[in-house]
Amino acid sequence: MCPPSSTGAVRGRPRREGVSDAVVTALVRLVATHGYAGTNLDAVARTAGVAKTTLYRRWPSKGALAVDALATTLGAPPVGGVDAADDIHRAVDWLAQRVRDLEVRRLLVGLVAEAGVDDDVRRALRRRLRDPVAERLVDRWGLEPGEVDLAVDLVVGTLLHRLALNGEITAEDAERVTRIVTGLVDR
Amino acid sequence: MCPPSSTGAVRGRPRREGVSDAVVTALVRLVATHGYAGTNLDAVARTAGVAKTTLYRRWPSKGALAVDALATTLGAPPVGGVDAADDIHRAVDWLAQRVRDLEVRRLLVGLVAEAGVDDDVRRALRRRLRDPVAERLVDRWGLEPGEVDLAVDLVVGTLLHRLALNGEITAEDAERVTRIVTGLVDR
Amino acid sequence: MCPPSSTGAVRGRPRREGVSDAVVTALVRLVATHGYAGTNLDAVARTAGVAKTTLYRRWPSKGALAVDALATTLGAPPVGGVDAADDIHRAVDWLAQRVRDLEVRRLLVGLVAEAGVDDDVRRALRRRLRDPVAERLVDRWGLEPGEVDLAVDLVVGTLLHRLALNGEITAEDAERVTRIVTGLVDR
Amino acid sequence: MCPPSSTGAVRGRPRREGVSDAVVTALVRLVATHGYAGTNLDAVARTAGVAKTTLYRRWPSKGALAVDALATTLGAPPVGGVDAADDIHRAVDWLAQRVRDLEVRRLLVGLVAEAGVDDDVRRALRRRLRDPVAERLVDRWGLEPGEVDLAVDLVVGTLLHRLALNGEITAEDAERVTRIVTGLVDR
DNA sequence: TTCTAATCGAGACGGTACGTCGTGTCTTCTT
DNA sequence: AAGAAGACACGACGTACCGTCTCGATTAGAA
Repeated sequence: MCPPSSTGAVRGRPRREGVSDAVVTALVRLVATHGYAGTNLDAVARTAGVAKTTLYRRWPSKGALAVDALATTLGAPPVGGVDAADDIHRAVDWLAQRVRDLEVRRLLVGLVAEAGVDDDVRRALRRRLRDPVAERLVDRWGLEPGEVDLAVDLVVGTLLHRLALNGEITAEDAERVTRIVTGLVDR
Repeated sequence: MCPPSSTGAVRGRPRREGVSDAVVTALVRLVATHGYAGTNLDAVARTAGVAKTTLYRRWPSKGALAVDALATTLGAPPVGGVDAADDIHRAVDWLAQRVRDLEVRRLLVGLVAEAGVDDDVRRALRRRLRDPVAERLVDRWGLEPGEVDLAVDLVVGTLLHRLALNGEITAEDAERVTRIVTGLVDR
Repeated sequence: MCPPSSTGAVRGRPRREGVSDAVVTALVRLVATHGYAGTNLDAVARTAGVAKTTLYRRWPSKGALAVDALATTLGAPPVGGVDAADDIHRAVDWLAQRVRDLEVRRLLVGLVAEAGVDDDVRRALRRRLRDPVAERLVDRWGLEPGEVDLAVDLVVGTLLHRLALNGEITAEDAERVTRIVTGLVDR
Repeated sequence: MCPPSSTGAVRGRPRREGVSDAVVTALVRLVATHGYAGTNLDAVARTAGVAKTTLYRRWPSKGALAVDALATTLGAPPVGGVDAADDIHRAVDWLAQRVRDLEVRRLLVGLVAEAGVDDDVRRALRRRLRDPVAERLVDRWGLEPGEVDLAVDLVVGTLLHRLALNGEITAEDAERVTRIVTGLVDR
């Protein structure tokens, strides 16, 4: 979560502990309150009790920091389904649940938007969000990569778009999406 | 498409004709070139040969103007399917096709992002994009509104998210999504 | 005070009576409240219950209107001194008194400033303010024009500058200026 | 002349040297060319090779910057007269001379106008222009403060008003004003 | 009575400046 | 090195005001 120093060197003053956590926490809270675009890094630094310099030393941009924060807040997907269908079910449920958290929601919507503009954010988002889930399904259950990719996009995209246009998402919606995706991938 | 004057009566100097069209055209072109975030209203006004004040007189914000522009560029969904499945097929194909247009893509991605920040944009986007398609399927074929809503969000959301994360969308993707949605709605 | 129609013609709809008065009154009041620069013609028109078009049909610019308003508010200098010294005394007293009126003060300060930028205003101000007083002293008492001009500028300039820097002017100040000018012009 | 940083301590990046000078120089030149009202801060910043934000970080408004610029351009009044009359003579001559400089003239006229609107400008103008001259005459020659204040206003006000209404000022005018003021203050 | 011309209300329009905000970089001193 | 503090460049934002314009609707005297 906390990005390593650019040089692996142990020379010089070590990074103060807890700083990255404080920054991520501050950003998550501010984004939940004012939205992604409405959150500026000066405020994040001030809230975290840290100088802006420190912030830019650890992350290259607002987007990179936010991706990090999203990954932290989102947590890891569940593991240990008994078969592919079960795994998919768990993953979709977990995602639908997490997305109903305001913090996750605001971050995710803001970042997907940013991904449309900033290529770095797009790559980071893909690597940190889609790939972990997809790789697991491919490696463990031998599902076809193309299908899985589409399935993930279908889940995330649908839920997100629903949020963007409705501002809300119901348990029933999540259930439906689960069914669709299970049917799609699991033959 | 062109926003109406505040008063319905024809008092005062009438709005110059063609101005709204010129502005929308300019915005669409600039967004296609520089992206949504990279397009500023000064440039839009200059390109349209119009003063910035005029622009702000007709639309309250960049987002509202862009929603208008998107609706114009997107055009109307196809009509005249022989049954519900056919209608859905046509609608999804049309949407997938339109979304592959750079202009539509850039506008749509930018606006969905904006919808996460600006409630007015969210409402406008919903009213101008989802409702027309959904209403048709509900009114004409008697489909269940909740199902249709989800279906539309699934199509748009999936395609959009795919665009955001991949930067591309293939004909095969569109075909798959069509199949899923047809199966979903058409019992 | 009320400017005549551009053409002397009697054809067409006659100007509505009382309009110019209402406009001048509105401007004087607004300038007294918000200062010259802080007063905009839209507000003047609205306050006077008149369209901006009407206003610009009667006066060519904000400055011209304000000069008119100043002349109206200022009124005519006193006449009928028994000798030159008496005339001067009366004129200075009158001016000092009028300048202590907030309305006159704000207008005058604003207009002298405008005169530094706008040549039309400068000429108008000169013709409407200085020339009447000066001509009288020259024509009636045979004073030397150059001296009188300087004397008028000295009175107005001193009082105005004092106002500009102090925001106030005392009766004693006026008395002193009177003495200086009387001694200056009356040999 | 150059406004101090907000904190007295030397924390953070120090202000770039020469920036304030460059800005003042740019403003003086532009005001001399286009007048006070015709000079905009974008152009000042561009001419000085500086960002507009930097400019607003150092001065709170156009007026404050202009007061600074005026003080710099005006320079210090002459010192070292053999008696009060001599000092006054020198001061008036100096002022009349400086005022004939286009740069000083334009700035002064514009600022006195601004003083009528902006109280901060009024106070600054008073402190930076009148007080230095007045204090010297009071402290050194024991002249009565009230008299001196009026005398200064008389000189500046008369010359300025003359400029505003005539657009010019002659050597003879300056000589006359000198005589009046000398007689006024020097008993 | 019809024609003609000026006036009024309402508001759109072009142009220009304003002051503010946010990102990411840079510079200095301190730890 | 890392951190705190804050200056800086750049670029966009939305607003305000001036003076011009274009309408439809009046309102008179002239034909």
